[in-house]
Amino acid sequence: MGYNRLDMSEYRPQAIEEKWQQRWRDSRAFEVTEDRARPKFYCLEMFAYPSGHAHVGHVRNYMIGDVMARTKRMRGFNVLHPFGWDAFGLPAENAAIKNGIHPETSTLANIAHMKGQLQRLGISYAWERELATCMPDYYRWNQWLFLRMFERDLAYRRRSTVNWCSSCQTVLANEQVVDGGCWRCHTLVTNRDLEQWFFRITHYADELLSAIDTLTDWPEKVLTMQRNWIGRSEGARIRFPLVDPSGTGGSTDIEVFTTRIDTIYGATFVLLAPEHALVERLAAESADPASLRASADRFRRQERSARITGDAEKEGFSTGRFALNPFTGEQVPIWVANFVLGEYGTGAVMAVPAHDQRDFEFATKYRLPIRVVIQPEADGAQPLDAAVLTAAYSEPGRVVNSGDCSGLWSTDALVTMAEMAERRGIGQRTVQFRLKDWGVSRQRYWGTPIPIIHCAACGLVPVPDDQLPVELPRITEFTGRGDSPLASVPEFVNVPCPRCGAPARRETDTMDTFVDSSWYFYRFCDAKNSTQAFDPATVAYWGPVDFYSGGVEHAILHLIYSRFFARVFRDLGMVNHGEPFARLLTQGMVLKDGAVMSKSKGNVVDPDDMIRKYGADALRLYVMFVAPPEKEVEWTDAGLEGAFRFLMRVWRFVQAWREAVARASGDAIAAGSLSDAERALRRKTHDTIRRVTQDIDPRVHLNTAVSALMELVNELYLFSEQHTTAGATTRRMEEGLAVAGERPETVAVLREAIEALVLMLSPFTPHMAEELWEGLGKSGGIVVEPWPSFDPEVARADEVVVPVQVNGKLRGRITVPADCDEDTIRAAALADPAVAVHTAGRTVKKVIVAKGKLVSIVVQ
RNA sequence: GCGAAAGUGGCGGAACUGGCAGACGCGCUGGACUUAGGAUCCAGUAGCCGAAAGGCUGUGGGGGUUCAAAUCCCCCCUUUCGCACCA
Repeated sequence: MGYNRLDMSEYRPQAIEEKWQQRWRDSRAFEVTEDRARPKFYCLEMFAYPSGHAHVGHVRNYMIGDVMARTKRMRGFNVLHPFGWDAFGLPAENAAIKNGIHPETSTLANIAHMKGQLQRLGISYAWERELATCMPDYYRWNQWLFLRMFERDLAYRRRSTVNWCSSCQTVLANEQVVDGGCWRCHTLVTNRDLEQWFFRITHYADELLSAIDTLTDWPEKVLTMQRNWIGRSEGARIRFPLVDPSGTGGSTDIEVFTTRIDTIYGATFVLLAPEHALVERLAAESADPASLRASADRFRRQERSARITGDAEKEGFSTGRFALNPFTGEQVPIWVANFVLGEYGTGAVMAVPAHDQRDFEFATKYRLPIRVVIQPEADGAQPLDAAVLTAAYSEPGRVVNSGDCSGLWSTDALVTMAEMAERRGIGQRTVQFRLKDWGVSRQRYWGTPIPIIHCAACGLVPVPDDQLPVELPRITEFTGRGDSPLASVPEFVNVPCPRCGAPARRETDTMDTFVDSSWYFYRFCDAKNSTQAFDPATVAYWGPVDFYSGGVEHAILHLIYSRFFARVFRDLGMVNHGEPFARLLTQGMVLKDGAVMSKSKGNVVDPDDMIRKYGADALRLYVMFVAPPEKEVEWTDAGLEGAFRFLMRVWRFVQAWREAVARASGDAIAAGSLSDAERALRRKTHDTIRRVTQDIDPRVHLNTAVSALMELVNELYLFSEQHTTAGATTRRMEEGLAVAGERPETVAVLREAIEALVLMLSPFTPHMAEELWEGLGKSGGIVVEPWPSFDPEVARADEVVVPVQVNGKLRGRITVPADCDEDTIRAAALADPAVAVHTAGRTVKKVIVAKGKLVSIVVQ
């Protein structure tokens, strides 16, 4: 066959990919140890929930990290790039309830499958450090940390109203309630009173907020979301004494939280949340307890569902009782209102209808008094009149009708009146956070057992460290009932109290899986440690994570919890930094038919299908090229074909020149005198090195890095066609043309270009790059090869083309020496015939020379 | 409602500090090579006028700053995302 030679050199990705993956595995190419002589780079992608199958959205995230890791490695960094599994969680348990397969069985099977998928992509993971959070050698450290937090009062137990998902039959953290529904199944969330374990994240609320300013390499969007979530507001707590109906002085106060104490003279009633503790007492003391209780009950139930429909009508009822406004000394009515939140502030507010829109609506509806205490002073502002007010005025202004404070500017009154309250002992300034303590109890099986024993005599007794881990018992039946499944395992529950030896009961709740994911990045540094969670010295070397990428859906949950845990570990003396992730990249999702890929929608693109068709390298290249990493993209098969075509183009070109280039001497460039075309090709090569290097790091514009490589390949084809004796690449291959006739200089510049191309391609398409590199006669593999270096001398053009504008319009282009001075450029621009046409007969008023960029001529 | 980000060819996108708008790719059109081409190579591809040279218009809309604006400022429109009675 005449086409034998072409067949021999055809690009067959599958065989190549298997070969190199095997070599990397055999040589443990991506395992690392601490090496203080080299700068470290900790590159991490958010570990995976083993749902069963990876889709191309996963692929995109892992590729971003792999390009960074591989590039950094070539640039001399000691790169830690690990991977693992967020293996506990509800779906596995739900599946068990449905089909009877034990969560451990399905989880391990899913991990095995997904691991295979990822390995077929050739990601440069240090697989030796792989971890799965469902393994006792991982979760025992969750338990260890829980106990340290318990000792420090950072983990505590209290009865509380919790978010309850009736479908998942479990408690949800506030962060897991989305639009009033369960974040996972969207079922309407209801309330339930349970004894729950909490982590005191609010202890770090101020620091978690203020340190956001130090996260300069995080997306602004994520920082804003975290700021809002923590929600700090400065204000005051003020006590309104409850007026006893019998007239005798009661000792009860209603404490309200306000950020607008400057309006307190306008507080004409007090509002309680339906959940407020006083509501039950006032009901009991009222004439008709049953009716008040029923109304409060109705509000409590309404609360959650109202959020979904958006704005529930503001409703309330009077308790028939009064409180004393401590500033005015007036008796003000106490109402219960559905829009007052029990869990924020004190669960009670002073209502100032003239200056708060919600209070205004409420007062209008129920004909409660409205009193203006702030007057606007803007130009042309009409004085407010309570009788004709149509909306609350909530801007700053002049304080009026407010005793000694009248006449103050409202923002000053904020301070003055708070001080007055403190002096009089009726309140104090406080900072209130929206962030609440993290409820970590889950009444589920597939999670970390909480290492606490309940003893009738001793109370809450921690499991001694030397008895960790408390292993999950193997249970065989999954019913999905509301109680913790662990409660049905007597040999697990019934234990002697570690302190007094009396019969006691184990805690049967398990931990929220977000506990697992809040510190796994430390475990990766020292994944096999069997005596501690990690060696602090090792984490001191690797930490913090330098580059972290994952979905924006973790902007608050995982990323706040991890920042919290970093501080807990810091205060335990185990890490020396506060922020665990120096740089964060939130990658955009990959959509198919405009929707997120999911099994139920049937629009999942399986990477294995793509690998079978085009190879892993084409898939990798495509997902990097299609758009900037942060952007959402729509999957198209045509785009993947384009990436594959490009790789074939590279492959053919390198094959065509392989032998000639492998034999070439590197001296030819230095010794010989280059033709213009050869110099231009060198320039393109070095300019491409510069662009690709910067595009990858620090810019992480991986799509433009790829396009720069495509440009270089286009240039190489043109050069081969026009400036070599062999001519067109295809013919050269088909006819098996000899290479002997080529100028040594030509081969030398081609060699430089091809080598740089293959090296720079290697983070994107590592298998093909390795294969080509080997074909070029190189040994040792690209993974140990240094990144090509850019020579600004070579990249600099001798001549540059400078566009010339006349009155802002492009009129000509001049070619001048690159080191030309301004006067010469100006003269050349004015002399250019195309420019002269537009300046003829006019006065040149101004000539601006933007060095190396453009000449701008202003004429009149 | 509040907050954030973004609007560029038929499509994905590029344009780094204000300096040639549309790189690179997809798609489309034409040509070469071919028994054939859905392979490959070459060329063209924002709109309008023009045979061409060239000219005019153009980065959601309107205004402004500047020699020069996709980029900076003001107003408006649209989309996406986040928060959503937080007192």
